[in-house]
Amino acid sequence: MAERAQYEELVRQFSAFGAVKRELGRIMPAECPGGSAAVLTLLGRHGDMRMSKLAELLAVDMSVTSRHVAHVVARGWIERSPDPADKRSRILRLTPAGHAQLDELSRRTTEVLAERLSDWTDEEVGQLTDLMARLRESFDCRPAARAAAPPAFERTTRTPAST
Amino acid sequence: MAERAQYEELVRQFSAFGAVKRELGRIMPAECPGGSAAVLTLLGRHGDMRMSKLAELLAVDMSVTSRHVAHVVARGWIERSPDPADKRSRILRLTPAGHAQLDELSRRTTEVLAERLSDWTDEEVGQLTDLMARLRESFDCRPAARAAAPPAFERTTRTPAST
DNA sequence: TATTGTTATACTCTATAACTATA
DNA sequence: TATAGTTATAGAGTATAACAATA
Repeated sequence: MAERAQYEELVRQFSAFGAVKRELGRIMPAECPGGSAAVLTLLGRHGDMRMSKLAELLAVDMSVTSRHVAHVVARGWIERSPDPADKRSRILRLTPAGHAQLDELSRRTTEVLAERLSDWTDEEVGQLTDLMARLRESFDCRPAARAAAPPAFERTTRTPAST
Repeated sequence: MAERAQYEELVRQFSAFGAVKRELGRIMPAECPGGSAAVLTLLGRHGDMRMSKLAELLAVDMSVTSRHVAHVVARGWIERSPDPADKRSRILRLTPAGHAQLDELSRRTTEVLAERLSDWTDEEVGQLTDLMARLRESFDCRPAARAAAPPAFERTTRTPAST
């Protein structure tokens, strides 16, 4: 249990973190803003999935997910096939062009990070990664998709039905 | 020097971090969005300053700073006085109402963090804070405002003059 | 009646460019 | 001519609400 001053300092770092993300965003391909990059990354990492699953992984509302996906589909990086098991759903899958784009994203971010973090040790990079992952879990933004033990209460990834 | 997979994982955490910030933002007072909170926090921490200085600390363009400041001034939380030394400049200062608002912000964020991070040790909170601060420095989003050694080249906090 | 996904609308944050008033 | 700050405009991200199609 930390003290108030410590929390305030942490919040200050949260607030200022946007600058890092923007800096990283500047080197991304023009047609591929952050939202699209996140979609490609998660599909590459977790394989084909439905919209609802992607929304959960992105930790944003499904309406937002729908927009990002539409943008990515329009550029031919993923395809939406109907789900034979449930005609309301659509399965998302990376196309070859999507894989290529994903490689390019990875190449660029790796290049930038290798340069900017050249004086960081492996262990420090790992520490930051772990702490940020744990932070997300502590905030319960997403149940961390742990295989076992489904969450006691459903996390909402969409606007609740109003009726 | 880390490896590609490590960097990719780190970038994934960067991308997902937005969810934490949004979660924290939800408990803020309605009239005080993130931009306003940042302005108040920096003024409280560093004391009275000019627009350009604030823009540097926020690590955003001065046009953005101007908007945030206007919002905060409109709510009576800070005042803009002319700078006697340079009539182009304006000095920003927290009003009593601004101090009160700042206290409220601090109270709320501390409360939320104390709850969410209840199983974090002091040391872990400090580690995350330090690593995020170092990350910012490594990205050179801002020269970290270290007293000595002014940066060799001026960091731009505004749109360059087009002429 | 409930769920999956889409679209319309609105709000926040940001950057670029043009403009003003001073230096 | 250069700098401090403002404003207008545009783009990205997000949430809420209403809607269509299917369970």
